[in-house]
Amino acid sequence: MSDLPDKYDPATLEPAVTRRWLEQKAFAATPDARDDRYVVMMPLPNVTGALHMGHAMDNVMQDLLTRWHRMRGDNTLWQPGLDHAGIATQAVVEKRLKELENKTRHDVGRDGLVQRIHDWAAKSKQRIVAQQQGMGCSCDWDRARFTMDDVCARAVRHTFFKMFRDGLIFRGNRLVNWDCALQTAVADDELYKETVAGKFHYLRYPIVNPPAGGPTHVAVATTRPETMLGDTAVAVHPAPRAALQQAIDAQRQKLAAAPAKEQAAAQQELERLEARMTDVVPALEAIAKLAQQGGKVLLPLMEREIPIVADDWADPTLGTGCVKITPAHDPNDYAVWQRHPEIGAVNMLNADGTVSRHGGRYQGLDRFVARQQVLDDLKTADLLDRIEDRQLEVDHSDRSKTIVEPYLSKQWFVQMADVDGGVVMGRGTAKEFRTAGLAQAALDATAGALPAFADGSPRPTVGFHPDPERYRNMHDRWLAEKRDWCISRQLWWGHRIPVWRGELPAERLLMLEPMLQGQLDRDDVAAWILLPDGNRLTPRDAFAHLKGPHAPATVEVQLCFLDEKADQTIGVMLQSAGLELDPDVLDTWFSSALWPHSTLGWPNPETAKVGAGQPALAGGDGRPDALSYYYPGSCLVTGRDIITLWVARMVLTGLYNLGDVPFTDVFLHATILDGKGERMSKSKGNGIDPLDIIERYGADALRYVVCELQTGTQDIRLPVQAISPFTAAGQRERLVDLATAKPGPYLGTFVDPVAQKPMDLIGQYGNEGIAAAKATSDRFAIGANFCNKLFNAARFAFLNLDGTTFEPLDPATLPLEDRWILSRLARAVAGVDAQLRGYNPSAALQQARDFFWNELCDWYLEMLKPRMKADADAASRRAGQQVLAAVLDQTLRLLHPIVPFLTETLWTRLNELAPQRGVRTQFATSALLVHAAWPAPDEAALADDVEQQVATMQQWCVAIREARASYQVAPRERLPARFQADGDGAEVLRATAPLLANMAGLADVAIGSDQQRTPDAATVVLGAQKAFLLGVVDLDKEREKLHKQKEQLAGRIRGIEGKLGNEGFVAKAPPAVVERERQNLADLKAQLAGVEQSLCELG
RNA sequence: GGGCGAUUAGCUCAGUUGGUUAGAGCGCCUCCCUUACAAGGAGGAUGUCGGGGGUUCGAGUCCCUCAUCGCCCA
Repeated sequence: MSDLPDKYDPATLEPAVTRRWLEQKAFAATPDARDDRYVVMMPLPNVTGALHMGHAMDNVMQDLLTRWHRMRGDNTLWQPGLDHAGIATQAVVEKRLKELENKTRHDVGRDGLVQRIHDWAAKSKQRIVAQQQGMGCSCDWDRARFTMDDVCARAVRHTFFKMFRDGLIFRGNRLVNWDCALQTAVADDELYKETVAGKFHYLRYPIVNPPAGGPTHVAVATTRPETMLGDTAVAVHPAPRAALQQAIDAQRQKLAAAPAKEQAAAQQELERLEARMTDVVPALEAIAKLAQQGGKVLLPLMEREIPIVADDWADPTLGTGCVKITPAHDPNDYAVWQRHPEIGAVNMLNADGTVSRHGGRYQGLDRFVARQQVLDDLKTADLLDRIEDRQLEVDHSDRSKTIVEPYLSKQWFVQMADVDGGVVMGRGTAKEFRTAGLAQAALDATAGALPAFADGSPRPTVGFHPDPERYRNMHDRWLAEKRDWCISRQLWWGHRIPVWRGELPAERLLMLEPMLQGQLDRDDVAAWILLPDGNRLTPRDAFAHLKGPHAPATVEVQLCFLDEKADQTIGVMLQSAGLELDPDVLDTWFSSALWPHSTLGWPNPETAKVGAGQPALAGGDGRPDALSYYYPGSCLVTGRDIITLWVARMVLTGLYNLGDVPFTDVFLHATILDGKGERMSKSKGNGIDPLDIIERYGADALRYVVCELQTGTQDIRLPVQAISPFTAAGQRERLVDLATAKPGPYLGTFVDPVAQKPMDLIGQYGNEGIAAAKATSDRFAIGANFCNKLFNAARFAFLNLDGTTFEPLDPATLPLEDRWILSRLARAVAGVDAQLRGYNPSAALQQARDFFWNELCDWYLEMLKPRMKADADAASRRAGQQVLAAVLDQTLRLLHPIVPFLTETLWTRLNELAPQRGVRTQFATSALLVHAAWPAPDEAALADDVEQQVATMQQWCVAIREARASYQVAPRERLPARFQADGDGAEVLRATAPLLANMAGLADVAIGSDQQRTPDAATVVLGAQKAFLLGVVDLDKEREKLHKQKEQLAGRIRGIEGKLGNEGFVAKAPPAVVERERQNLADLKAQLAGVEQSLCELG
């Protein structure tokens, strides 16, 4: 016999269950003959740090779906794993290196740094897996993958090679966000904006050979004056007068439409624009004319002549009307360069943020030092007009917290736009098809526009939940831009870009031709030759071109091997030929985009090198391999923010590599916010560790509340408190609300307002001497209360289930309360299932909870108690036991995906006490609840009439309890009751009288149309019927109560009469609605008459 | 600047295609330690559905507008 303690104690119960699950490998997934399968690919957490409540939401939602489907009998795989998270992890480890050892990455070298990151990742991985297992995640842990492991690395290599060979990957000169501290490009999503106090500097550039009587200078404004060193043009609007006039007309319209309080501002703006017509436009027109004639200005300090160009980017309504153009350091200027390629671009910065050799005498100065120097020199030259203070929104790097610079650099890209001749997707597979381009393929996947399979069956599509249109729009809008995907990062941590490249003299390459000829047809080598004009040729075409009349002197060679080993074996030779392996690594998203198929062993599960103790991905013994069985998967569960970054990329790489989507459903759950309404995140330091919550409330409580929070698309505020570490021993613990607490000295620290000392909420500042504090939120008490209730209800059942047997029972022969609970159970089962299908965990939980608490506990168990007494009828007791065991069985199954630990524990005990369970037929059981079958609603148990009778009984009960409470009748006192009722009402009362007497504390129940009030009785009115509770004397109170009822009824009657008196309502509302109102009116009038009569009788 | 979304009880949130008296949990008030559960039970109070217009017989729900807040994109 298993022990069940007297009290619910998750801290001892949950670890024991975890141990059982893990020891028995309860979550293992193995390909088999089942056609129904369910595959969830975990959105792989970063190894950077620990999980917070946002991850808890993500993991619990996945586990909910996974356990539900597993119980439904699907072959279910939840694939766990971790992401190496290139920049984030390297930044953390570099920071620690600096803090703890005062070293930079260059001190320890590339291999040394990578080793340290591996060590960090291993620790991080342990912590994350402990968190996930603590939450009860039912992943197949043996299959865990890491984006840097052999299996994933091979998939990355293969994908890169294929894309490179197909010409979809190219190296280009692009403007990127440059982190000068980490010396790498950072993605847009790794930036945050901060408002800083900046300045607007107005500079003057002298015009070369100014026309007589015309302007002598072009004035421009800038916030970053040092970038002028890289100016390659100044721009003016081609038609400044017309453009300004257009703006003035628009402003006039705005003024006419403006509400009163905005009139003044709009008028002022109009006047400002009109003034520019005379103050600014003449000069701009002269400059625009110069631009047409090929005019130039002399770039000060650099003494370089640069052209004046006409371009719309220069806005005559703003500033000086002219702008300096620095293509290498500003995105808008970059765009101008694309429209005027002749102006060129000058990169005036080095990777570390100092001025480059293109910055003349400023070379080597830090950009901020150079800024001041440039300003001083311009002032000396009298070319600095004025300086204005200005608040500026400046991009900062999330990783280094420094200002990022737009920076022109060579980066690798995946071409997302359409390709001439299209792209072959799933090349070499049975699902191969052709599409216009990678982005288009992903768009087609959500639109259902992918071509059918070869056998004519439709190719699966990708749909979003729970708001399909909205989320699909987000996905599609981003993809529709088809912007090239920058995949290179100047880091050491990550998958190194497997391309050998170098500049070679054309002659040298031609000399190598005989040797290379033999290699050109190999399908495991891909090469491109880049000409100085940017054209990209295959080696074959290049050789032809280089022998021709227009052969360039040098070319760039790019070479990629499919097999990683070739880098070693052929590397030395390539190096001697002048090629180098590209030092950059791939964007982390490149490897995570492959996650749904790389984990399963793509490109070849038969040869996938899995780790020790891991199940093979290969097939065997008649079993299919993991990839063919589990791909494509089922559902991706993630947050909204990742739709564009990840979902879209997984879809397109899945289509590209396998010709099929990675999943058909995307479930987007809510974002967890803190008490201030800010998104919980590691980088904000406001994330709380789920283990803190589990320690205090238990994992089931955490899961329960997280499910309850997931209602739809609404993000959730979760006010969080810190448990103050400055509570003296013996004192009651003190909670500090983090929404109002002042932030401490470091990210993730807060000041305890009582102790006035900082506390560390993320457990990272032990070295700095800051006391660690655990987080809590009383919100989770709700879950703990629920579990306590479930525990105790089960305990009550267990106290009465000893000796339970099974025999087929016809529900129709059972007592009313049994028939009622079985009918309600059938509805609850159907309801929970429907809500889960609709991706509404909160509603599913609500239905399960309402059934369990409000029906099973509040009514059925109480109604059953008399039958469980020792002196009760044996047959009735036996039937009651059987029904109770069956209902508990189904309830545990129903609640298992939400609160798996407790239900699993109770299941063991139920198996011992009542191994055979069921009503009409016996249920199949299993040793572990994880593997038990999901309940199916028992249609035959549905009994509307029974439910109706019990509902009426409950109404009586509530009304009588209300009267008892208002007369302060002692709970134990049983009141004699007379029911004045006839017809159906009397019949229902007679059928339910014993139950009612039990539940409402009545004695000597009499029912009949002739029952009369006695002078000492309180009256309870229900519809047209009345109950008199004898021995309750307080006539004043009675009158007061009846008056109140009368007022209420009269009010409602007035409302309905008003409605029915409205001709429009009667004429236009649907007849059913009108009829319902008429019926209501009649009922209410009958009740009112009864109340009035009672009042009369009281005198 | 563009797009998407939100605003309902003290708090956190539900509220299906417009249709009885707008709900839940927590908190609050009264009573009860009735041997499953005080982490509980019984009963109760609490709303100008952000403001203003409109459509409709009827609006928390649809439309317009204003305010505040959030997210995404430039």
